[in-house]
Amino acid sequence: MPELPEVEVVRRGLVAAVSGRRIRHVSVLHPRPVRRHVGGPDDFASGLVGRTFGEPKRRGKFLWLPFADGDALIAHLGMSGQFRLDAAAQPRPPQCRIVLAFADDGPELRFADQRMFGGLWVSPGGADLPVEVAHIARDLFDPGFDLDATVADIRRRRSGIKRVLLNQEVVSGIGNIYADEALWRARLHYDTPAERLSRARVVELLDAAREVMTDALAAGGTSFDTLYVNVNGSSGYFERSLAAYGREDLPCLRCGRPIVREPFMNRSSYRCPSCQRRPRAGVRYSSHL
DNA sequence: ACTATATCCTGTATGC
DNA sequence: TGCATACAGGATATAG
Repeated sequence: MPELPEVEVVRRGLVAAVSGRRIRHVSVLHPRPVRRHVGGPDDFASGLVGRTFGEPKRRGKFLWLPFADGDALIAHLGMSGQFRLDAAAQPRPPQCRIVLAFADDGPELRFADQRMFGGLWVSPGGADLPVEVAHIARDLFDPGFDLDATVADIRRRRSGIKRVLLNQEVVSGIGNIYADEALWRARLHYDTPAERLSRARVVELLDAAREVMTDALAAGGTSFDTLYVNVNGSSGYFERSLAAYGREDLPCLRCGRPIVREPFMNRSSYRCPSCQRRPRAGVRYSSHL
């Protein structure tokens, strides 16, 4: 379940692993992860040969690796995508979908993806900002992130605040885990109407999201299993720092009441039933707590 | 124009 | 032991 911190860990790994390296050969072992490549698997593979990677970029949960000619390789990890750097002699796991070998005969770059919600494809002219990524809002760590505009956008949405947080066209990089953590830190129920939040309350929430993702990044990301790993194959340590997500029946770290899990958008939401009360009709949510 | 929902996918865990 | 079901949840096409 890679979200912004996990994707950023992977990006940093790729900076060290592939920047400046020239592709010698590409193998597509499963067509699904290249489904978004316009020319199909064969064109994907042949079109990459001979190109040299620049410095990998990220917006929200999207990655792209620019080439000198102005094109870019886009990568999205989806639910279970992983990049691994391995010697060619290393056995490939069954989830390995795409392999890039390099002209320097160093370790090859492998894209593994169990559930195959993720993928790789070439974006013509996408080196600066791929058109496939342009509709994604800037994330909380983007130097160009506009706090006032984002707060205003959030407050005019007619939806519950968690739905808005998960909308990558409003603010990107936040997924189910960090949405629940930010809402817990801000003491908000996921169904609180976004339009009933004061400006200051929304700023508090975004601050909480930025802080929890900063902490997670410092810990190398969150992982519950082997589905999320960095390019070296190791997992992050942030799971132990989560206050809400995955903590059903465990005591709230503020008040001790057991955390509850509730169905939400075909997934789960975790919250403290005391600190994060269900909103009542007409109540407005301002700061000064 | 905006919001909500169905869909894709596979490995693991759980219930009967 | 086996079979069925639930669950994990990114982004997006489509329905409302």
